[in-house]
Amino acid sequence: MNTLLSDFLQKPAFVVAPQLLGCILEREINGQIIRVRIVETEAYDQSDAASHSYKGPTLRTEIMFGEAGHLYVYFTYGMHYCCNIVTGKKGTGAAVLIRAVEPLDGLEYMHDLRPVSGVQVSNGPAKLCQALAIDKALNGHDLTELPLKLVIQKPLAARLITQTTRVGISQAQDSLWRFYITGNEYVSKL
DNA sequence: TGCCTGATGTTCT
DNA sequence: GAACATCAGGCAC
Repeated sequence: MNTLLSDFLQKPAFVVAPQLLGCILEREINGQIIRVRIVETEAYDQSDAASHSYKGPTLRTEIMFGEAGHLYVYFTYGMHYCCNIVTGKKGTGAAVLIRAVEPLDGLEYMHDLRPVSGVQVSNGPAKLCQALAIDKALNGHDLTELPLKLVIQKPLAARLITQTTRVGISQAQDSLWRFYITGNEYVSKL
């Protein structure tokens, strides 16, 4: 594990989540590189009734309790994948859900995987997984290496970040743990 | 434009 | 057997 990335991610999820805004994800598929910028995140940890890790580690969630900097991919609603970046110290069960990304390079490959127009290609957690071909095969993947690599960028100014309650969940709805880049068109409107 | 619902698989109780 | 961190399409307004 890259020390810089490890240091960056070994903080609580609600600290890492806003700092991941603006960071780059590089996805390699069949030798082609797709680059996207993270524009919306949500923090989850074990104290959080909405988190998969709330009830302690299980076969499915053990990745969340592992080392920071790995990818936790889960399948939901019978047809969708969502991806999280594991954060915090080992055993804390914390992760940051990637809710939306903005394409930078390789948009044509994303369209091959998800043939829709405009921001629809990646303005939702399950959408971006489809557009980047992220599925269970990448569960537990180390984000310092291709085919999926996290590239840290300088933190954005606080004034560019909006902090709100989370969406699409039924528990702990009043925690202000959702973060997005103010005004970015790829942020999900839900 | 906005609400409602069906499609689906994995996990946990 | 029910819940689920969703999405897209259909329908009413």
